[in-house]
Amino acid sequence: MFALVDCNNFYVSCERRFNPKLKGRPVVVLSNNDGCAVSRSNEAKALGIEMAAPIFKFKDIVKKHGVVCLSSNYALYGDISRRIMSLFERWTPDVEVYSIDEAFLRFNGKRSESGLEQIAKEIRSTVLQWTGIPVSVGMGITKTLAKAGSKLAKKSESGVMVLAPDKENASHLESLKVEDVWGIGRQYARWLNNHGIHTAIDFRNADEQFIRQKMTVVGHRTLLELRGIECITMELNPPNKKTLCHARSFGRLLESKDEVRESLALYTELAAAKLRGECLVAQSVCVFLETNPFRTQDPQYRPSKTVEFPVPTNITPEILKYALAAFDLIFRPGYKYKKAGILLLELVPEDQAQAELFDNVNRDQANRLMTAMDGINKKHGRETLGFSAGRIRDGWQPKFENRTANYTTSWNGLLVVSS
DNA sequence: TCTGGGGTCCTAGGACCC
DNA sequence: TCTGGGGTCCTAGGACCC
Repeated sequence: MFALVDCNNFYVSCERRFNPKLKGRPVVVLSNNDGCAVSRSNEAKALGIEMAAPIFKFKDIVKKHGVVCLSSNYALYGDISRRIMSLFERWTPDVEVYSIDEAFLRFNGKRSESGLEQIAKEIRSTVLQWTGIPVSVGMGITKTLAKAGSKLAKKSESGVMVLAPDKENASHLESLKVEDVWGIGRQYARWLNNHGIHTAIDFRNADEQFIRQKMTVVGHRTLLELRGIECITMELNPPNKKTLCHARSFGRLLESKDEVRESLALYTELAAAKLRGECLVAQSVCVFLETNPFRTQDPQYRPSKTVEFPVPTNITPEILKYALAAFDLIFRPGYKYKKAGILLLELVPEDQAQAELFDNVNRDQANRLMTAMDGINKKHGRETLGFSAGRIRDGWQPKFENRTANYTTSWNGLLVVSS
């Protein structure tokens, strides 16, 4: 039996945990650069603010109803997430952290429906009491059914939904729209609707070959999982990443080469630090720039350039050298740039990297320097010590106009309680 | 005025190998 | 006139997830 535990309106719930005045009010948390609504309280959903919608489109509603718009605070959400995830081992050792606000749990052995429901309720009440975050719990004999259960749980009074192992569950699956099935996105949902498939039960009963032809083996698996045939297994040891990306929109449109170059240098530094944090090295790097596609009156340019490293590396100055060389090749004046980014590609574990006979970089020395830098930045904040290429000017940073404090990860952010 | 960021997987088709 | 069979690797594009 699988359970899927999903935090309700996670980012908003984290903010409310530290600011009780937000309870009962419409609240949204915005994406980077204060662009889109990525988490909404139930009150904000009720006002019609859509998921991932640019918030300026709702400025009238925001004003009229006093919607609280907060910048995202990933240091806070990441820390709360870790605390929640660490609780699940109380119920089972088989835990897969699926995203910042979701985890799969697996329960072996036979249990009755009421026994399962008891566990689900216990998980819910414990997480709420110990962390202050409300969660929904869905259960089923496959991951896809557990996911379906959690969708249905959100609408239920108890916040839990068990799709019993020995039952058809047809009535439950009938009330789930096909686009709410895990693995079915907008494109497939539209196509399925056109073929008369509207609910999870329609999809479950559809012809396997017909589905496979259009939706490939992936869609076929989803169908079988809804029928209770396990095709998607638990990932108890998360596989290493294959790519790593750091990209940001700018706080304003940039035209000067120096400014775009500086942003890219900083993103490169941060990406390299992430890479070292995961004990990986990259074999190549891709640099890309973007103009603003929504400004159709402006000329558009979206170049990218990939270069191979002579030796797999995670050393910042070495990566910077190649990334900035790639940048110099693709940058063209005369455009208004909105975004820049770097992808580190073909990642492999540090200790499995292929060495190069004619390597002329002193890697021991460079690695010691990186370890020292990472240590200092870990202790005093991630931008304490860095390379000058990314830190000369300041005017291009993304907007975070209404960001709350790092209540749980920084002494300066500690909540002050006054009488 | 204002539109996020980070990932994965699958397939088809072409190049190339023996 | 008749023109094999089996395989790998790479890339672009499209779908999905949060």
